[in-house]
Amino acid sequence: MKLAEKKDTKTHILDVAERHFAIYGFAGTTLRGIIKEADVNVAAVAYHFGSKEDLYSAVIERFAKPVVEEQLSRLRKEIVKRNVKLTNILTAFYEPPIALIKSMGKRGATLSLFLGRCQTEQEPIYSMIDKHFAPCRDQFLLAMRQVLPGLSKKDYHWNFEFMLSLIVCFLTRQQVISKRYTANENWQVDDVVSRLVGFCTAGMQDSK
Amino acid sequence: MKLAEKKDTKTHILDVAERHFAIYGFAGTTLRGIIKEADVNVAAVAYHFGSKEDLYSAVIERFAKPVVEEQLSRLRKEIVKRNVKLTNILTAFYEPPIALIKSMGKRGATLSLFLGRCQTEQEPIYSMIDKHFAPCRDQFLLAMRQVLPGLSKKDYHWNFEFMLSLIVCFLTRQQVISKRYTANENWQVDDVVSRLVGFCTAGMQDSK
DNA sequence: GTCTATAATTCGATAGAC
DNA sequence: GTCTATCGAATTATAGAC
Repeated sequence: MKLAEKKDTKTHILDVAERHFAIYGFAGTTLRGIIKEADVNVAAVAYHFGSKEDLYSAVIERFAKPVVEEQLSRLRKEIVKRNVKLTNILTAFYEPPIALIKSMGKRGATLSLFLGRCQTEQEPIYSMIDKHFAPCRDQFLLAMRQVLPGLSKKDYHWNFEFMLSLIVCFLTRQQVISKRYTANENWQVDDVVSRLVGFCTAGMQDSK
Repeated sequence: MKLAEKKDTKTHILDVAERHFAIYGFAGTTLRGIIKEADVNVAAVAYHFGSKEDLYSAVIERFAKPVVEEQLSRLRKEIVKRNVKLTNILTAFYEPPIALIKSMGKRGATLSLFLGRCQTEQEPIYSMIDKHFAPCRDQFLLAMRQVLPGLSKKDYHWNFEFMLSLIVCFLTRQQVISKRYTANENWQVDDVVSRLVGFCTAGMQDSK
């Protein structure tokens, strides 16, 4: 907020809350910490969002909605093709969140941490998170079964879990790794996506 | 604690604290919650451990020490061989924590969650955790470079991060997945290790 | 070693003026 | 919509008796 001031208060609180929840988790975040940094009154949070849980819900929804919609859109375009390929399905899954995060600059880095945090939140926060991602996840799980015949049900699910863990790994470790070995934080969407898709495709198809 | 009562108070507190830190994280864990479940006095924690951070430090040390020692011992036996293989190095890394967790039954399940939690803790807890795992991690990183010639420095590190994320994924998701598709929580160490090693070996060697 | 009692903070939430 | 003021609860940590 330098010039062009006047992002409305509600959005401003949302931005600060997003970063706090990402860094400290739900339990470790305090409303006082948020309002102090956002330089708003404590009652403003209650007025615009309600409780601390309601605020978290608003944060997760703003993040998850565009990602999930883009993933499903991309998936639909793939599964109508005659020869559906694992590589394309993986790309449809990996690219939307990575591209979104890349396009958002500093806020993208915050969202990366946030997604990592989502993996270890407990009830009732976990259900709140899962509600936003589960339908999309199930669609991809279904699609993957079509391109990976011959695997047991158990194998499907473990491969799928590994696929999920890889993107979480990238998003949460990206800043550390990039900075450690390239002296800056630059990375390209295509590089990252192909790295993830490559590792995952090989792991799913060529293991044993 | 049924018969054979009298685990000493210090160990008892440690056991309960381990589970609380695993489930709720450092910030989400309260000393009151621990002492209530352990049925000890609040002053007992201060007497035996000191502060909340000191208690966490005791928990992480008890868990990490035997795992890291076994991993390094296994690694040393591998790297003196004439033909070091990636598969063997990965097995040396994956098997000790998985075998330990399997052998510990219910407490092993708790330790799995705990390791997942470690991935998202913040300072000063993160440094406390990293201090215990970093030396071992660096040894494996070094060994892997010998068996993966031709990869860039950046590729090494990303592959290594993926390798780490896979075991964290397994440990934290194991209960959910196993229960969902086998109606029980049984799993065999060899099965899991070969699954992880297979996926990771393929991802590292056959990608692109 | 174990306990009670409590100090000193900090938290989430809300009432009510403007 | 925004603010001040504050309540009630929960937290870590400690002092001191036994």
